Amino acid sequence: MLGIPKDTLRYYDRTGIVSPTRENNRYRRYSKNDLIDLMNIQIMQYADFSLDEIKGKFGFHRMEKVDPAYCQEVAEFLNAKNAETRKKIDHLQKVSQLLDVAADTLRDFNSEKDQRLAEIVREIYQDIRKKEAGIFEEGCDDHQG
Amino acid sequence: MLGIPKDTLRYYDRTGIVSPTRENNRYRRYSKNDLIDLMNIQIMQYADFSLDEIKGKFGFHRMEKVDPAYCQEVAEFLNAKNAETRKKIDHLQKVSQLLDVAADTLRDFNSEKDQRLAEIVREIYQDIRKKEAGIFEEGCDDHQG
DNA sequence: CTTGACCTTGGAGTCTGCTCCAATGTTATT
DNA sequence: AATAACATTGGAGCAGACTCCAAGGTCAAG
Repeated sequence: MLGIPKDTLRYYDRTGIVSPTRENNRYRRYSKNDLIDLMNIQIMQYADFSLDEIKGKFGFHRMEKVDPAYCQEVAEFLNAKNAETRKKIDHLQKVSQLLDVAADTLRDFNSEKDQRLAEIVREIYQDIRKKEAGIFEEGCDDHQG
Repeated sequence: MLGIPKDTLRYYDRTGIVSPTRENNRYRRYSKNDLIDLMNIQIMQYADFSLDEIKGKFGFHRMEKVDPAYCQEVAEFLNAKNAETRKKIDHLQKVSQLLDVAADTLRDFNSEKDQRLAEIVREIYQDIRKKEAGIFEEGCDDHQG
């Protein structure tokens, strides 16, 4: 119904993310609530959540009364993800610009384009170094030619 | 120098992506060209290329004369990647919008927000179905409640 | 009652880009 | 010569989300 492969459903069951009830013969039977969970998984995967992050975060449709504190918590979780998402968008926009300029430079080379490309690359290097800095506290000798 | 861990360099050597020359004692020695290759790898990884895609695509600095046909080919490769990148940006922008509206709806619920959220989710479902359609040519019964 | 099509299970394999390990070799310092 | 601190190798392990397999259970049709 949802286009989710059988093996994936079994995998979700095994890992406890969506565990349908069983019939007498041990066959899995998916309730309407299970389907809603699965649809929520699809949406959250689309939004780049990992299965671990997804686990347990979508039980709203089972509650009679929704706990405001829990709502708040989940809202913050979503906001954190959104900040991450915007960072990714920024990153990809730089990538897109890089690819544009690089392809253009390749198509017909001139020193102006080449310099523009070099500058973008330099900026990106700074980005990369920034990310490494967190992981890798060593000073990096800068022997570039 | 570039902040690349030793084991990663050895891995690149093993997989043939950057194979430095060896000293008499079998120790690896990285030439200036090797360093340029490694920097290009960093840049291309930043641009979401896989190591497989990267392999062999950055030999320009070793050529005396650059083959225009090859340039053309690489430029097209970059353009294809760029199209992909723009699709990812589109995707993430929808995700960001979804997260915004979802968090807002959680923070203080009203039926107007809820409907806006439902509509975004519906759109996203269409996106998901589109992607599946390519892989999964079966008709999907639409038993939604 | 057999055939075929489904379902069940545990467990292994896939992919990517590392990351770590043990056993061993080389080099520099004391 | 001993020791520490590097280097070498093959091979295994990790994360995450599946994906596939074999051996067997269940069920409807003919």
